[in-house]
Amino acid sequence: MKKDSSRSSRPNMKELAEALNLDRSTVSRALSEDKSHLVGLETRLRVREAAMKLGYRTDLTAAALRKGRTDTVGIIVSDLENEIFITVLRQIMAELHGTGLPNITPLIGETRDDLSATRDLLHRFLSRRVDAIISLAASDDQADILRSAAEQVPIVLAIRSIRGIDLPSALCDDQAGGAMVAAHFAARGHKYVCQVQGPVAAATFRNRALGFSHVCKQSGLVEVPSSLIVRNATTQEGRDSFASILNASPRPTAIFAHNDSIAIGLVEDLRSGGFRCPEDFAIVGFNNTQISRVLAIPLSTVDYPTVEVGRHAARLVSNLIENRDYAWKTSVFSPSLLVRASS
Amino acid sequence: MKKDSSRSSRPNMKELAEALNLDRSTVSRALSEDKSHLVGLETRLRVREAAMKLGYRTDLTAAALRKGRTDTVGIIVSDLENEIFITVLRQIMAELHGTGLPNITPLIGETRDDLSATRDLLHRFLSRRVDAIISLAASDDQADILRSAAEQVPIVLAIRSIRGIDLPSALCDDQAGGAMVAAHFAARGHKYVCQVQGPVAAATFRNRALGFSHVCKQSGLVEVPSSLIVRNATTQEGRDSFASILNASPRPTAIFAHNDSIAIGLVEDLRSGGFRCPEDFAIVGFNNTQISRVLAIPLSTVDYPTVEVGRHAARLVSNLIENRDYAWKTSVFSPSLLVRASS
DNA sequence: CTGTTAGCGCGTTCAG
DNA sequence: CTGAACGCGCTAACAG
Repeated sequence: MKKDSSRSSRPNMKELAEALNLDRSTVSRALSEDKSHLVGLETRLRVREAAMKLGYRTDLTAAALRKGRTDTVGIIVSDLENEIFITVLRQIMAELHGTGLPNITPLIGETRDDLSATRDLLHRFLSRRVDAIISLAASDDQADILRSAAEQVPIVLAIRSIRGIDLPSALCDDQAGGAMVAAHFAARGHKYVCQVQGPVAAATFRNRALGFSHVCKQSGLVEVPSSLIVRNATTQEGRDSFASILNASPRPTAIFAHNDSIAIGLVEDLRSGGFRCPEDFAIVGFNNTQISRVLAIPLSTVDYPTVEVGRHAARLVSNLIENRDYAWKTSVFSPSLLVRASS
Repeated sequence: MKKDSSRSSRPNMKELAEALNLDRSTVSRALSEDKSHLVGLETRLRVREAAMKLGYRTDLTAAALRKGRTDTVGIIVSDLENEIFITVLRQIMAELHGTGLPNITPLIGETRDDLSATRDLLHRFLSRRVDAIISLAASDDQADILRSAAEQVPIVLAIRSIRGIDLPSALCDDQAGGAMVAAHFAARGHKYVCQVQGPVAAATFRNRALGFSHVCKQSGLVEVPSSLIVRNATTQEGRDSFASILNASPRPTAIFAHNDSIAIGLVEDLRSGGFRCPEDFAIVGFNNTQISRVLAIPLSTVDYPTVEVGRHAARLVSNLIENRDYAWKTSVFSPSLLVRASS
């Protein structure tokens, strides 16, 4: 229809070529990164200058169709409000842009740990022909759909691993993290401790619990109540869970919260109850979120290796996109304990 | 090359058509949403069943090239860690999927309020031929690049407006929000008050300051210190700014923080200094973030109309994509004051 | 209701 | 070093 107006403002490659009295192929080569050496220096400069002046922008959808490569990567997160996902996400993007794939575009989707949302997202990504997928939201129930998707496109896991399928992954040693906290409690002379666990569907929390409990047994610490699991790892549920801890007998003196949100809820609730932290209850969180650093009582926490995890995930993807082999595999990075005022 | 393996697992439309002894066009129509009525019921079902069975997924990059429509929308946010952006973002996506554009895919980019990052992002979006762009990160210095981008693709603004260019927008009445807080302080009998302002580059904060100051003058409230502006609207800077308030003379008894992060920093710092909230200092934030609700001293705050803003932005975009007219224009939605324990 | 034909805008052969 | 020709996978226009 009246496409003329937009056409005049932004030419396509054909029009650019005509304006220069050159063939489209020459223009294409002159503009490309890796094949511009096949074109005369003079014409190359002439083409690039004209492209600049006329505001030419290559149509990446057309280029993708031709190349069989979209220069997009699908990224699946479970919760966009979770700082740890965002931090890793940023690291991934920074690394992708820095290394190898400068103009790759991420397609970001949120699942909220809903299986059918995950399925839809995978379908959308496949239809959009993403070059690879990174999931920061894997859980065991997704094994089937991930397996079938992995037949069509490289898939990399980050943060959360998954049982029943072996995909290249970038992980944190959550078990070691939990262990550090228990060892810290033991060293401080605590006898009765407890942990407020996140949902077990995510491997993350299962492993933190495992590592913590293991060292407790080794060191003679007793967990009371023995099992306290919240449905969502939020501040609200952290607050709510404090009551059960108060009622436990014997009452624990140190609490390992599976993430900082839960820990903050605990601290808030115990303070409103007139208890002191760390005198009455020592508390340690997980993730080293921004807020944990600026609280009135700075929170002891386990520092998550976000940089390493993000970087490795990005490198795995870039390697898979370039070579389609699995030379690089899963890596597990160590967290570290940050002891602050709350423990 | 050895594309056979993947080809056998996922057919393209041509192969699907051959398997059915039909023409590609018929298959295309049968699979489409709006043109399947042009095809016989029997064949339509036959096609859909076969597509399902063979795992056919339409190649949206090819479809986009042909249709001149990518079914993607670029979304620009300044900071992925800011809950308000995420909340509005979710609302936008929910609304887009709910109404009209069911399988649209968002391309999300973060600028961190950096101009050249914004420019790059716009370029990438234009090259990807997004059908529209929504910016939640507009600021005055972007007027030029936004104007020129707006010539190529519909652009909608949300949360932040901008001087020097009139684009359809979905906004919050920040000025009214600031005014409510001042009125609240006046009603509570405060005499000396102050506000901790966010960066002025964003219209958001400018308007909050304006509304607050205006009502202060009307009601005889005195602002001391008269101007206190943080560089980043974070908890850390909220903490840091408390010292200047303490040193002010006369010392204010009520503080309006331009967002909840700043407010939380203030509360934390005054508590560690042995002051009480609200007895010594009343504090009101802005945004009604999750954390504001679960603090030991629940924070008074201004509730942001995220649902309305997100919904309107989505509807503007959908309308612009479908019709390319500007029948719907800017709307400004009212926030509301939530008085909790901190004031 | 279905088939035929013709591109969308690029990148990559293969010649010259 | 450059031009000519082809096709990526799909949908729209036009016939029948």
